[in-house]
Formats: sequence, C-alpha cells, structure tokens
Amino acid sequence: MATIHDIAQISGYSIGTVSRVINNRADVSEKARKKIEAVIREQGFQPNSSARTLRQSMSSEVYIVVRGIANTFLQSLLEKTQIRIGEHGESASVQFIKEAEDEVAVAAKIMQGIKPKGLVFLGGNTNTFRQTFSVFTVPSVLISADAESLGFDNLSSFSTDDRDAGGCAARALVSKGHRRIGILGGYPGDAEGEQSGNGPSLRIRGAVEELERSGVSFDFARDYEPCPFSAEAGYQAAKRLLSRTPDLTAAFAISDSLAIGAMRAFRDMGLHTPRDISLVGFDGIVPTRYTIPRLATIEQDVELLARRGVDDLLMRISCEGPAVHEKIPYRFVNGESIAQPR
Amino acid sequence: MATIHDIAQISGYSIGTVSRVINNRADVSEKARKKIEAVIREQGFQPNSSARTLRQSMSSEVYIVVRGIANTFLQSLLEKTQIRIGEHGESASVQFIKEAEDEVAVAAKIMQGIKPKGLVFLGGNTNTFRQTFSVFTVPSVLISADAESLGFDNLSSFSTDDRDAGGCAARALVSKGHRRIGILGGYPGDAEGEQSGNGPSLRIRGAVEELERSGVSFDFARDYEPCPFSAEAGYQAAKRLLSRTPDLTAAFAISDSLAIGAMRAFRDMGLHTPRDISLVGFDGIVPTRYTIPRLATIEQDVELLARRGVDDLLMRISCEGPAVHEKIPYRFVNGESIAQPR
DNA sequence: CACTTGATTGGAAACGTTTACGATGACGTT
DNA sequence: AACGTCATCGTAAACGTTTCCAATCAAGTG
Repeated sequence: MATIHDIAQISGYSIGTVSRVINNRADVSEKARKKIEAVIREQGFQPNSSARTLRQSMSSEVYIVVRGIANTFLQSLLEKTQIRIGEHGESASVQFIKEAEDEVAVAAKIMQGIKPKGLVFLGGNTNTFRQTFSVFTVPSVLISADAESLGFDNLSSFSTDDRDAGGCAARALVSKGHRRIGILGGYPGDAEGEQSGNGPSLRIRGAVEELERSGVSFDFARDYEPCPFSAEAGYQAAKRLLSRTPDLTAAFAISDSLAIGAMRAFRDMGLHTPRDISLVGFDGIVPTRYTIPRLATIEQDVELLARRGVDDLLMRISCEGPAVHEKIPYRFVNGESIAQPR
Repeated sequence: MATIHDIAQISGYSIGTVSRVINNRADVSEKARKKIEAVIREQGFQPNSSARTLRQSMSSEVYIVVRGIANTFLQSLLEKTQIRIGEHGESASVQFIKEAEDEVAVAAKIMQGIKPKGLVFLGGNTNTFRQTFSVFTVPSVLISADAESLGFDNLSSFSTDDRDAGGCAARALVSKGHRRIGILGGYPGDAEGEQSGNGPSLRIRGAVEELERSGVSFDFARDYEPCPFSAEAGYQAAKRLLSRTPDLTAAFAISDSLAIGAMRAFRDMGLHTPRDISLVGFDGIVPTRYTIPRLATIEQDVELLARRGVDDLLMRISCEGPAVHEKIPYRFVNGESIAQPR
C-alpha cells in the first residue's frame, strides 16, 4: 500500500505538496497538481484515514447511530439517509444499538473514540437520549423524534408531527362511524400520561385527544395495550386487547409492523379486516402496500425526513449555524382496512 | 478529552505502562494496574482509535459490508450478525453499498483506507464480487453466498444449499399436483443457464431440475420472469408473468419479498391465493409469518448463518486458520399459500 | 537597483498510540 | 561476593497524515 511518502518520492515533490493536492488547496501550481494526481492514480494511492483523523483530531466521516436494528421503519429511514449522504459526496458508517440504556452509553463511548465529524441519530427514546447525548460535542441531528425540548444547541431534529398525525389516524376511524376504538403499542408509561416527547407517545396522546373531541369514550385500562415495536409483539398485543375488550370495532396500531401482526391476530381469532374490525397503522413502510387487505396508514415522508436531516447536518458541519427543529408533513394513505362498523 | 499522556501523568506511571494496562498485558504489577485503571475510570479516558489503528496499521474493528440496503432478508441477517459479533465482545461498523459494480469498487477503496481487521460480506452478486475482492488481504467471510469456486484463501463462506432448497420448493408444489408452475425473480442471465454461483440463480436451477425430474415441463421463455429483489418488482413481474402465461396454477418466488408483492398482484388480477394459484417463497423473513394467507416458504437459518460466519471470521483473525466453505441447513415452512390445483 | 509582494514549495513538528529495547532492582544461586 | 534471572517499568521511535513556518524565486514597484 503506497503512502503519501511514496507519492512524494515518485512525483519528485515533497509530502507537503502532495498533501495539498490531496486536499485540493489553491496554493499548488497547475504543473505540480497534474503530475501528482497522475502518480496518485497510477499507484492507486488511498490516504490512510486513521492518520488523517489523528492529525486533524476529527474523522472525515459522519456516523449514523440507529437505535433499534430490527425496526422496519428505521431501516427504511436509514436507507434514505445513506442515499442522501451519498448524494453529497460523503460517506457514512453505521452503528446499530439496542434499545437498552447501557447500550446507548456504550455507543457514546465508541463515538468519543472515533471522533466523527457529525452524528445522525435515527429513532430512540427521548428520555434516555437526554442523559447520554450531553457527551457529544459535534454537530448532530435526530431524525424522527423531536429534540426541541432537550435544548442542546448542537442538535437539530426533524420529525413528523406525531400528535397531529395521531389525531388524523383517530379521525379516519371516527369519521367512518366507529365509537369503540382500541390503541395498540407504545411504552408502558404512556397510559399514565407521562410527559415525554417520544413520537409514539405523542401519537397516542394525539389520538386520544381527537377521540375526546369527537365524544368517543376511551379508557386506557380497557382500550389500550402497550407493546414493543415488532409484528410479533403486535400479534400478541392484539390478542390480549381483543380478548379483554371484544366489543371494539376498530383499532389504531401506532406502527405498521404492529398493524401487520394485529391483522393476522384478528384473523386467527376469526375476525376479518375490515368487515369485523377496522385497522389503521402508522409509518407507511413498504410491506403495507402489499398486505391483503391493503393497510390504511399514516405515511411519514421518510425521504424528506432524511433529506432535511442530512442537509442540515452537513450545512452545520461546514458553516456552524444554529440547530433547528422542524416538522415534516405526513399523509394519510387510505387502504382497504377501514370500513363502517357492522 | 484525556489522552494516555494525562493518565500517565496523573497516575505517576509512564505512558508505556498505561498502554500495557489498556491492552491488559501480563507484565504489569498488580499495584500499577489497579492505580492506572482507577485513573482511567475517573477520567473517563477512551483510547483514540485512530492513533491505535495508525500505529498497528490495523483497525481493531470488523467491518460489515452489506450489498443491497433495502433487502429485508439481508437486514435480518445483518441483525443477527451484529448480535453475534457483540456476543464476542467485539464491535462492528456497517457499510451499505448499492448493487452497482462501481459501488463495490468504491467500497473497496474505503476499506483499504480503513484497514479493518476483518470483513463480513452480506449478499451480493458472486460474479462482480470475484473481481473486486482480490484487493482485500484481511480475513473475510461471505455469508449467504458460496465463495468456494472463487478460490480466495482468506475468504470463507457460509450459505444455504440453494440448489437443493430450490428443488425443495418445487417439490412442495409438484407434490400437490401442480404441473404448470412459474418462477419469479433472478438475474436476466439465469434463463440462459449462465454458470454462476449466485444463490438466487442456484435456486432457479435446482427448481427447474426438480421439475424435470418430476416430468413437469418448464419453458424459460414462457414460465419464467426475472426481476430485482423487492416487493414492487415482484408485483410487476407477477403481473407480467400471469398475463403472458395465464394457465399457471402455481409459482415459486425466489425471495419472500417477491412473493409478498406477487400475492398482491394475483389478488389485483382477481386471483385468490391459494384457491386460484399457489405460491411458495424463499428466505423465511419475518413478515412472511403474518401475511394473509400465511406464506409457505423455504426458511434459511439466518441465526446459524450469522453465527457460523462470525465465529469463523473471529477465529481466523486470531488463529490464522484456513478458510472454509459450509452449507447451512434450511427448512421448508408450510403456510396457507399452497393448495391443490383446481 | 533595492525592495516588496505573491506564488509555490520544502522541512519539521505534531496528533495519540504501540512496542522494541534497555534500565533498574529484587532475589536466588554458585 | 559475584552473577544470572525475572518482573517491572521508562524511553523513544514509529505509524501516515496535516499544517505552520520559512525558504526560494519570479515579477512588479519605487
């Protein structure tokens, strides 16, 4: 593997000049640039990123931290994020971390050692995030959760207006005439109305508020079933919910994965969607468009979330601007999973 | 951020000794170790990974290269791979790359700069892989494709016996009495019987061979529709296939994503699965367990693939053993998507 | 012509580690 | 008492860059 030293020797210039060519600075003669570039190409020279990072005490890479590796929505968000970073001509490495709190601390440690030039966080629980984020000093962005209340001035955030969107989901069911509506998913604390900025919690809050506005009664103890974010969890939770409260005519699953599991659970209990029970999901993940029946859902604009997030981050890396917090529009996508109650 | 220098100063030992403690070598007194470890904890010292990598001209990390970011099966494989690496107490970074050939070359460049201590490749087309892999010198493993024919002695591989499994899928349909069977997915070259070690291609070959053995006629021009690996592609391909060859009574989709798209396409054409057309998928991804009807599929043992792959890699990193090539068992999982032809 | 200016370049220090090597002292052996 | 062995530790070089500073030279200016 050729080093900058070899390139200097072969081209007849000093390593300083070669370095200037690599980082294409202005103070290099056209002649030297041409010559050195030729040698670099010919030798297949690739600057050693560790030496660079060490010297500048800052990596030239952005790191993406994904909290919840098996989450389909985050996977899709990650895809778009990677693509957008690529469009800027940058590259990014990815670190997946589990939901557990200590995992977050571990990731924080790693990041301190790596010294990325910027950080993208995808997903995660706002509460635990608050405590661990403080160790970071590089420009960062949190996508798909609102970080405004956290008050870090190097952390932007871009998210769907979950509260509003939760209301929209509820409205989709209420407007069809449903008065007995269940809610599936979320953290255990959500039933107690714990103050948290988490997207999922806000979805629930928004939905419940909409139900109240519409005069539909909702009782957490009876009509609500919290569970983690997976199809299997949705399956189990739906069974629990419906055996406890069999008179429900509709349900709002706060993520599509849950909805997919729930729909299957309904069927296994002999209920057909939407004939016997209506269902609306949240996220707009791809599989949603191919379920039978097609799932109605709140579609987050994953592409725009990723684009705004990445653009903001890279801008702040180069220009030192202030952090911003922005809501990205969502869209209700009707499917075949909502009908009038029988 | 404290450096090894600071730790040395504070603890009253030299940086050499501190370094020895960090890398827990034997030639350090118990007293020194205790003292230095205390200071490290107290200062929250985190060794600079770039300096380490630079000095040892080798990163302490394993890199995972995933070829095809939106592929659900690979996402699941990635999840298990990450988990297994974590179980070994190691950590890994992930690089996603697009399918295009030049992307692979780009990734190769990056990896040369980063100097990982090991490389895990997930997915990818064996043919283009052959040409770009040669630049790598570190121990590597290819999971979910067979690299035996490539003949690199630093590259192990662990994969499902796709040819056998393809036969199994075909048998599941034939044994129910189907004689008009279509195949969905794969690379355009597959119809010409191009010699390639790709898993998907082998699945098709195995299925066709099984059909021939059973005396079922199969004509690539009529009964086969290649397409990329996504639900949308499966949806489109299924429509093309069935409008061209409406007398099919069953189909084998060489990945579950394709099958999910295909099932929806059938429905949109007025066909019910399995009443009007049977379907079998491949991979055993999670959503498959929640479709309505539940999809019959060939389930790859993702967990074992990941485990064997990671274990082999880490073993070879520390012990310098020979590369191995191993087939991991698969399992036919029956669902509700196969019935007798009408 | 002496001097300033600007463009271009080379030299060397620095980034934070690891590690080969040598030094020190304690201890046992002859 | 002289010596060898062993455990422990400090010193300094090295890894491959970037960047500050100084040096050189050409060209313009008074």
